[in-house]
Amino acid sequence: MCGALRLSDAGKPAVLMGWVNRRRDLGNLIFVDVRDRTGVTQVVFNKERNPALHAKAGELRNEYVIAALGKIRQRVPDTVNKNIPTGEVELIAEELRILNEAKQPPFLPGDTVLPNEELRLQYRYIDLRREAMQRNIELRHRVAIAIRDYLSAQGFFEIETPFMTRSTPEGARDYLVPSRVQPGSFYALPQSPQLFKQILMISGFDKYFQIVRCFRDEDLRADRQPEFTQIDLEMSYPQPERVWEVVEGFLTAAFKAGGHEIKPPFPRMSYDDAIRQYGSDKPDMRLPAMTDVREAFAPENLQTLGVSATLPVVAIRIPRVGELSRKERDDIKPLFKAKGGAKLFEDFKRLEKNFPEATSAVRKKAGTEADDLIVIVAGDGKPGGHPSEGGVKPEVKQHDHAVYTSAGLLRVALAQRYAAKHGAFSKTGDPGKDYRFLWVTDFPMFEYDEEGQRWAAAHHPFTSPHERDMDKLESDPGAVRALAYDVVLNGTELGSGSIRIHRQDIQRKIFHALGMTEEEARARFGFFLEALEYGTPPHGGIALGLDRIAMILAGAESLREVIPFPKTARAVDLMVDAPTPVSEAQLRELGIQVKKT
RNA sequence: GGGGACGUAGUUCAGUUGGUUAGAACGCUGCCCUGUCACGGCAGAGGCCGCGGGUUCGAGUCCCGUCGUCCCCGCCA
Repeated sequence: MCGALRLSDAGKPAVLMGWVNRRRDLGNLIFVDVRDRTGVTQVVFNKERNPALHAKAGELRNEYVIAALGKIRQRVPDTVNKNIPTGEVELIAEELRILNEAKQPPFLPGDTVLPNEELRLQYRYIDLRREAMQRNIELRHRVAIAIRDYLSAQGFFEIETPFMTRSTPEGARDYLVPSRVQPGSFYALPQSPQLFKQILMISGFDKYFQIVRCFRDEDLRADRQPEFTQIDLEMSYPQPERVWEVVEGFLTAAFKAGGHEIKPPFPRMSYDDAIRQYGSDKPDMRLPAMTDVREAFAPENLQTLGVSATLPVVAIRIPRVGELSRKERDDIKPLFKAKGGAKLFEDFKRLEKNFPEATSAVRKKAGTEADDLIVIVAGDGKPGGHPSEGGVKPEVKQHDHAVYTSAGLLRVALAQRYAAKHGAFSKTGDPGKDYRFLWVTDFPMFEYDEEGQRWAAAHHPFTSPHERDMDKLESDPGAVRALAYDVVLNGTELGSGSIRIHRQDIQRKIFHALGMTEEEARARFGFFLEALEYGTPPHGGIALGLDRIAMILAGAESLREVIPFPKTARAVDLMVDAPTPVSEAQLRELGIQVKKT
């Protein structure tokens, strides 16, 4: 292989097959770098040695596929290339075969500047030849293998589940597949193998996993593709801690495959604490937590500032930002997206001038350093700014929640803006600092859907509530906590799971709390409710995004860098040009008519 | 569905207040060159300025629309 040759190979005959990466024609001497998956090696053609061969080498162009036969030779000392691993040797060509010519490609794998992404996606086969992409795809392979090996060694079976399955209109939109045999009926591509893996528990396969494609017809983001790969697993009779242990195990193996030694167990934090301290259910632990500093202010202070005396007053601290100009402070304002009645105070200096005692108490409480950026987010104190909470008393109340999450979003936005100053996002080489994992636990069971005026499942409707909250299912759904957990890395949700409901009567209650009638539940999940009645063991599991793990390990900003054939923001594959209209005949066969607009 | 950025040579980009023949670098083609490695030198080819309309004596530049790519909000149990 092109990248494998070393000094110890000197004197050996060799055949190099690969692409012409670069050609340097010095006249009577031609150098050709031959590239394959493993790297590049220089091949030398000398007119003096072999005029016919040298002439043939003159015909070579970029991206021709060739076989070069010859002998490996140690380079003389002052011609060694220290920049590449094979730089101490070269192949002295004795024979050259042009296996295939190449049109001039729109860009070259060896180019130093990348073309725009549209072109990269259209000519993905050329883009994938680039060393960085080869490395990312290899990394992804190694990570997947490490996870398979680990789970298999732990007694998990990898079991396939159908891609053509039943549409369940909870959650994301389904991709539909029309049935030819039953016109007017559709399969759905799975958003996840959720029900199948629970059925597998009912079937006695007490440890299941699958590295499996999932499909969701929702709008895309840099970290969201319509088809993506999950590491899906489920086990019978687990405590949440047992699931976490398994995940920590395979993530350790995966990160080792990516060259990083991480150390489980990961810290754990309840959802409520995450909201209070970070204003997010996926806290980035690389930066300091927020602090509620309401107590630092006297009630009169709060009133003067027009701030609610009952809602939290949150201090956000970003280290090492230093002094900000008036303009820089103004630039902060648009980063703040107020939810509910949240208010921003971005000029801490002014607060210090007007409220010296309160602000010094804030500094003390938040543990600030001199060059920290401090901003305050508080609840609007206008009368009627926030209606009463009524009888509903979740642990973090709705309007508190709005202040915390507004602050949390600002914290992340500020951290991104001043990343160069605080340096918390730059890699140190210490996996304990670079990769801050976290378990977020005890999620709320339900979220109130303002639009639909009803309670909706926060995770999914098969999640088990906490035993202690069972009696609140009807009376106070907002206060019910679920046995649901997320694994979070550096502010990114890597995976989400739960202990499931294994009793049909409780499952029924949940559907009821979600406002689903008995008939609706039967119509949608009848097969599953029935299965629950035939001796279902307690079970639980989790699913993690393989693409996101690969992305983080590759240090990439987009999933597209670790997916060989990704789709654009409009869910289009630019290489194959999909989706496309289909013929009338195909539609007719499926009993489908397309409405012209 | 909404907001923002971008679209000029094969590629990456520049293009002033609207004004003569739209430039650079890399790549490409030809010639020269025996130790280069992002080789070097000389010469050359290459443009529907995304597309459509408008304003103007005159549009790459201004206006409207449209298409495409990217980022964000909504959405993603």
